[in-house]
Amino acid sequence: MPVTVTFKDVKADLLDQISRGEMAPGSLVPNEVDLAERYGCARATVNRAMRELAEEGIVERKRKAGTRVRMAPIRQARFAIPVVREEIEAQGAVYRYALIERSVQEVPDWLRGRLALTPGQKVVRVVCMHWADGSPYQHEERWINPEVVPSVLEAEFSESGPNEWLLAEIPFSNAEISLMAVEATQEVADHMGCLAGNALFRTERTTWLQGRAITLVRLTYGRGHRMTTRY
Amino acid sequence: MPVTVTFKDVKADLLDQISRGEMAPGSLVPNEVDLAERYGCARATVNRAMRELAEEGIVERKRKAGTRVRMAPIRQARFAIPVVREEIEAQGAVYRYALIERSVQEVPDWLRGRLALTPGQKVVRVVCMHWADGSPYQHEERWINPEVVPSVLEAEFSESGPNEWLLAEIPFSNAEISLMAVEATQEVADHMGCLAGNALFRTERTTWLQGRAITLVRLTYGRGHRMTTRY
DNA sequence: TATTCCGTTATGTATAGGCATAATGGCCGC
DNA sequence: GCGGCCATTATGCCTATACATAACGGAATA
Repeated sequence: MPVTVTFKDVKADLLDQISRGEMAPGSLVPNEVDLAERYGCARATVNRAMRELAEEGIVERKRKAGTRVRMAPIRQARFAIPVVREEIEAQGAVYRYALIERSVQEVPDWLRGRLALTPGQKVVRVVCMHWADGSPYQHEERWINPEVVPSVLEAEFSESGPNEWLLAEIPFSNAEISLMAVEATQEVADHMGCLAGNALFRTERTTWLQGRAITLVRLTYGRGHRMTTRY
Repeated sequence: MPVTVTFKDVKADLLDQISRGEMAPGSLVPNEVDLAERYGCARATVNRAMRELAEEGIVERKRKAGTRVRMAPIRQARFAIPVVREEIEAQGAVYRYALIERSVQEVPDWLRGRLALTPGQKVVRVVCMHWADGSPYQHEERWINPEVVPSVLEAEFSESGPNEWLLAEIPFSNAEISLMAVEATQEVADHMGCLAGNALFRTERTTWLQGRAITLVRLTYGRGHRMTTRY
């Protein structure tokens, strides 16, 4: 028994009770004051433990109603969204980058709706590749809104990708991410070293800065790629 | 100006400063005592605000070194992992379930490694389908370890899926989730109403209860399915 | 009977004070 | 100049107390 009971102790003990079925799903957890007394700690300590459990979706809290163990614990997974270079170098592989295309064009209709742009507005389109140890790792297709990031019109992207460039330019942003499976187009297949029609994993991300669209990017991974996490 | 400054006020103000570039990436955030004085609140209030920002990957905290704005904010996305029935009914669609196969067999070699089982051990295999408004939504292929959940040998899964059954049986568990793209096999294609070779989105989940493998499941979604989240 | 009002209760959060802990940077001895 | 030790400092956390807020349920009223 520790000298002072920390919120981690309380959290671990409650989690233990839940996971071994001593507190059944749907049942009411004792209130904070009682628990604090039982554990010999302050209410704030119990509060923090329970707040974290609630955040993780294990219990459900309502004022006055109290805290109960969730019937079906909300299962949620957190996935890290790293910069490609770091993702590759973390695997101990050598990173290589190459620009395929960079152009300034009128925003296509399908994109205009997605980014809430005005018709005829110019956007910068960048297509590039990322390799790990010489094999194709990720194909990147990106559109950037120069109204929000004017300096993009000067950026060449010949030496490093728009991802790293944007990170330095835009301190913080909101995003919507979609994960999906796509069939490789002939063009993507050529770059990725697979066949047209092969199933590839893709993430599509739209990024906003204070309500204004910055960029939409499609990151298509090599065949067999998995995105993994634990919880 | 609110009468009392809450941790949400502090958090919002700091986030605002970061997002409008007033605090550059890599720069040092004033220490808790100073900030508390500036905001006219207690140190604990600033602490909670900064702790949450750190959890969200916006800032980085180290004892003695202080708090700094992350160079590249750790971008992470949280995805909810709902039960299929709820996922479908939340869309206002009618849920339908059907069992395709249920058998007890010796654990195949590839699975044995994944679940850390002993050679020759029996596992329950279940294959089933989930429909939304009559169209194929998800194909489920699952293996369950009866050593951890003996009652699975009596479960028929003819009326409802093993997902819901397991949720009621196992209060809480750990899991490893992988997301990927696969080419539909002829069998899956037949059930999903697509062509063999079509790119399908799949999640694969291994679930553990206190270090013992419970189940491995492959959930394959209909063509064009997207998993989406915001942050 | 129906509806509004209010007390009770559990969580949510702020405050002031204090001790714990990790890490840095300078001091000291060699 | 170099290596190891220690004071300093910023975060991490706990305690005790207080007030805020949401929500349920019963009492009072129309």
